[in-house]
Amino acid sequence: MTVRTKTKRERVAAKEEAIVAAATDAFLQGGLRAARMAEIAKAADVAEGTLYLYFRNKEALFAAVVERHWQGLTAGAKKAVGQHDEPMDQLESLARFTLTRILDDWALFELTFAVHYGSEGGDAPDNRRDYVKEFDRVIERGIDRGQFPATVPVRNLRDLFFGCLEYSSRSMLARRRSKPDDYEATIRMVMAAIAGAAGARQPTPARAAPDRLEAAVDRLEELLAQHEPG
Amino acid sequence: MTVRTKTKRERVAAKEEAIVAAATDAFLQGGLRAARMAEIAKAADVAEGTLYLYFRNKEALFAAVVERHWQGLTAGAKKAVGQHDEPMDQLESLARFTLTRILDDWALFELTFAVHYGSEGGDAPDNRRDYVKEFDRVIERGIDRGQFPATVPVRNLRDLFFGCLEYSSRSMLARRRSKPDDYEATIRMVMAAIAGAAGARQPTPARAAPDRLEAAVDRLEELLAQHEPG
DNA sequence: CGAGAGAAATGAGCAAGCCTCATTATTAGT
DNA sequence: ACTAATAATGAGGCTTGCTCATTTCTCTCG
Repeated sequence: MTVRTKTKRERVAAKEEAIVAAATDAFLQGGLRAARMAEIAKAADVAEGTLYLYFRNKEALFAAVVERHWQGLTAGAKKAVGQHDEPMDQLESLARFTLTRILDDWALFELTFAVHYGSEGGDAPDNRRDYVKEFDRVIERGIDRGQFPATVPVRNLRDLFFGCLEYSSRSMLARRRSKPDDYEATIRMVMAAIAGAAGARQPTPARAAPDRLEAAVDRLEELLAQHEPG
Repeated sequence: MTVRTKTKRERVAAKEEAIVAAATDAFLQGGLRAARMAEIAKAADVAEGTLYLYFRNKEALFAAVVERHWQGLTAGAKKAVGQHDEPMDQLESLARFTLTRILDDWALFELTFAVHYGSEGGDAPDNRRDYVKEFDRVIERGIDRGQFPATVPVRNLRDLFFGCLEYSSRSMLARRRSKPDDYEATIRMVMAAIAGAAGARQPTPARAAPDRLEAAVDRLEELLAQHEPG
């Protein structure tokens, strides 16, 4: 045929998309374990064997589902940050976006934690990396503008930010009531914590004797770590 | 026989313990999916069918492993808190204990996230509940002593505390370097954030070394206790 | 002490499900 | 239209969680 609606690559991409979409539905109901490859194949309208032309195994398909979800999240985060100019406004926007999306798609978010198992390869995907990078960008911009001290501990701030948001989501979903109040309280607390910690300066330890003790403890802990597994 | 070394209940409990211990080893290598019931049975020196007399299925055995781990953690947390009198000291001790244990037994801690899947029953176990309750107790005591305002948002503080600690552990393990510095920086940030958000006074510095020593001694005593009976 | 009932443990076999691969269908270039 | 290359199929193999008929152990009572 001289006239074709789609190229081969497009058709392949569309089929891959159909498979991932069907797999997403399947994994959302019961997780990695309960999902059946046969049902995914049927939902995607392909043979079971075809799944293995696109993904090495069930784990790889699962990883693709999660990765796709995080790509969407990252795009949304970029957009949320881009809607503001002031770094603190950008952070609040990012916080609201993060909290909202985790609460809305909790089941999908939770799948993230199940990715690692079974991937016998040594590579660690870490889908969150690109997402949290948005936070770093905002902070760096704040430093450039002189609004944060250059010594601000970005990594620790980032852990505080996302850790608090993720954990708060979990406990908000655990108790199913009073969402709006909790939501605002969480945002307020995260923003206050960031503001406080970003402006605070690091205290200098400056002690001699404790250092010696700590060195000794280091040795002990090292020994413990060695003897613990056996 | 008139003389018996153990009662029936004790023997049953011992066997259950052996099964859980063997299962822990198995699940630590490859997670829920890769562990084989046959190997667990062999390691526990029982027949495969016997496993199902003690646990309904693989998921239930897995849940038991995780629950046992959290019971140990909770006991340790109680002890860490009990070593101090001032609420802020108690919190720092709890923070150090939490961070240390998560970093040490990350693989075991990570299994927590895989519990939910496959448990078709509607009950949510939430092994962390008792653990985080220790935090609440400290805060409540601080309120009673008049060191925190009675309006302090306990739940949000708790989310901040544990969320930051857990997330920090994850990222500290993701990049494998510079543990001691990160460790202290994380503790400092968590305590500062809590102090700021709770409206309390900053903890007196230079307590870091004693706390670390005590945490190390705790670990030593725990290991000794474990190795003594077996 | 011995018998026997009840409890506990066993492991061969079944069923379910992931994955392979020989076979069939489709596509694209000449 | 022919053909080589590529894509798709699905029946079957193989692993593995789990069951249950059978065996082994334990404890009580005559």
